[in-house]
Amino acid sequence: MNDRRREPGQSSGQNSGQISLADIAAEAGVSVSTVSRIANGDLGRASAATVAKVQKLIADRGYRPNPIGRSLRGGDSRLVAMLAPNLDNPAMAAIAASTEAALRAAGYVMILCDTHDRSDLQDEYLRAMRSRFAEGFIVVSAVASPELEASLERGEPIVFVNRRNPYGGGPFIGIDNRQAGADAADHLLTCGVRAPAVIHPADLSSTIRERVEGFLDRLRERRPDMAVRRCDGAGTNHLDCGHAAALRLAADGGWPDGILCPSDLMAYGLFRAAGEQGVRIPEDCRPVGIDDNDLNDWIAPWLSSVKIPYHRFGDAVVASLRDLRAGNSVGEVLLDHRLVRRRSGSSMAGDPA
Amino acid sequence: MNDRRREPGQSSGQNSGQISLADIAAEAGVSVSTVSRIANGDLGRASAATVAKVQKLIADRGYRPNPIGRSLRGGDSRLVAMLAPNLDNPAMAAIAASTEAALRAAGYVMILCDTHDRSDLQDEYLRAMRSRFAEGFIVVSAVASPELEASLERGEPIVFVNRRNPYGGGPFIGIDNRQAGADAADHLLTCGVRAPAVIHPADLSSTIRERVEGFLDRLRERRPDMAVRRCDGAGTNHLDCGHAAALRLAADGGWPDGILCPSDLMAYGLFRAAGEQGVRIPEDCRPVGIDDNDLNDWIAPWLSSVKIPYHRFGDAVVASLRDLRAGNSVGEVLLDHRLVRRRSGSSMAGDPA
DNA sequence: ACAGTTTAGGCAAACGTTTGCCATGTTCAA
DNA sequence: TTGAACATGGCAAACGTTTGCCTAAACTGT
Repeated sequence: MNDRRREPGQSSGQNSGQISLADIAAEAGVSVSTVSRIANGDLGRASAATVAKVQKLIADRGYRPNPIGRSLRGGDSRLVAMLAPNLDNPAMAAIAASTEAALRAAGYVMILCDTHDRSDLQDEYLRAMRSRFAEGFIVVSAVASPELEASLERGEPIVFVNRRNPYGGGPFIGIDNRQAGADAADHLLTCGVRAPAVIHPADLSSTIRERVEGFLDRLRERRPDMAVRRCDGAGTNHLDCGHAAALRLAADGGWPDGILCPSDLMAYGLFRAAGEQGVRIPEDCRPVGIDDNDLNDWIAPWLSSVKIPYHRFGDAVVASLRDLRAGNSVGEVLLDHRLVRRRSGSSMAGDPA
Repeated sequence: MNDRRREPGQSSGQNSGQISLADIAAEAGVSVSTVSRIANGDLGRASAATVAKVQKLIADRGYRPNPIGRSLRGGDSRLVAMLAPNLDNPAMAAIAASTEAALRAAGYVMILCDTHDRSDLQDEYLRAMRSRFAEGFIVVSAVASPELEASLERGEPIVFVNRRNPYGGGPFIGIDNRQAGADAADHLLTCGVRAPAVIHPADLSSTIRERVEGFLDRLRERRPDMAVRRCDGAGTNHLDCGHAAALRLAADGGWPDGILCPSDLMAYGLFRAAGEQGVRIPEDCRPVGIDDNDLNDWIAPWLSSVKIPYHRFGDAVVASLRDLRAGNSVGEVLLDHRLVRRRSGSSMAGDPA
């Protein structure tokens, strides 16, 4: 017997209690290779007796392959990194939760990184995750950054969510944002809105731009003579930004009777501004959001919003990632959205319908 | 020169583009050990010329130590696992976001695992993370589970957040829940509430129990003759549960004029129930929550709530984790809370104060 | 001049895994 | 009887890192 083998059971010090291949091998009196092969289901390389013995030992001792050793060897790490701009945003939390569940079901572990929408942090995480052998990246609301460009050039598997690849191409999970904007426009017209408006952040992401354009185009198409006011707002987040934009809009021509908020958070910002000025929502000013956070059903009965099925994003992301790693060319996946109408006034007298 | 050395620049195949110690060593014409030592700041072991040459190469080629190799060696992995019950809960998202930022600042990477409050998933993640050499665990709202018990017995570094260690002891980050409940009681009394009530989930966690007890004790202490109604509600989440409990309460004696909702989500559930029944919040029924989600400032001006400083949890967690790993005994950290009063009625006419 | 010390740096083992290749021993067909 | 084919399983390299120990050469003090 090889005298360098450890005694069974007493494992290697700092590795607190984990059973290794060597432990099993020593106890079974076979080599590490044999155990490795059996553990990986290659049963043809050992006698039935050996296979049975080793399998029993694996089960008894609760051996589980160490993913670190595996990754180092160059195999798979079962690690996927998700880069999200901001966990505080309920929409991001919903995407993260659904993706985590889908990845787990597929046998992966998700590492979540909060990039705060900063390209330097995005770069730092891309580097850190690459050297941890992440098998894939899920980038939510990507921003352009040198490391992202480098990753794309190397052909690393990256799935873009919510915002398209700033360098073009690549798999994308999202919705038809132009159509969502158009649906919002239809909704406002149906509600009899005469003087609609739209607010948006000062620096437009592609996502927001598409929503706004879809909205404006549809209005122009259906009501060529209708004037649509447009206003942007400063602020690091959509809440502040919606608030600021609404105040500017009000100061600069009064409140519109209907308004597109291209994200629910902006609608929340507008809601606060309206409260500050005694404007009733939705009676005086009817907002329509895009996102439809789950919380709306509970505490924002005044907000109609285009529901984005964030809870279904996870499966789509994992499917794209799998295709990508299999070498198939993967395109865009646009999931269905639909407008959710809510009609309760601020009076809080719930609409029983 | 050692003929097994790789040529500089052409790295090892599947390891897509990562620079390794061997690459730097080959290019510098020194051994891997020397580069490793210099990279780790051990400058006394090489001549000034060598140090300079290697350092320049490290900077030029952008070498970054591979954490996988490092962990395998038994060193530190810089990986910390956070197990959270439910990312959809804004409070959890806030904890996750702040912890992530604090860990990042301390040079760690956080792996986020969503346990859905299930002990089997909690166990699965504990196992998976242990074998990935996670250096520590942050368990938010822990539930009892075999693997958790095993981890505690092995003395692994675990910090409990929001809910105490079900097996007792251990570092804990949270607030003084009894005091928070008492503060909520004081608030309702100050507002002139005559017939208060409290709702809570059917199965009480320690956290919720303490809040409810603190509330009831304080009411008993200040108004020994006041009857306080109490009602629980079913539901997998606090939204449903608050909704169900409020409806039961209303059916079983009418709406109270003040009510403790031991989490903001329960208050949201109550709000919806009130809307369905035409009850005005807070005029007819004044709720007080605990959590004070950030969104309250924007869309729940009717909810006074005890603010839990989730945004400061991250630093406390990281400090505890560090102490724990340093071998110091670490106790509870109770952060300050304070009640945030909001007075706007459902009329939405904002309170300018 | 010689022993002792310092300086500079290489060797090799170890962490846990996977896998190509080699080495036995057995069976089978011509 | 002699190959060939097959069954069984071990050896060793490789992944990237860290570190205890070793070896030279150069330098120091006497």
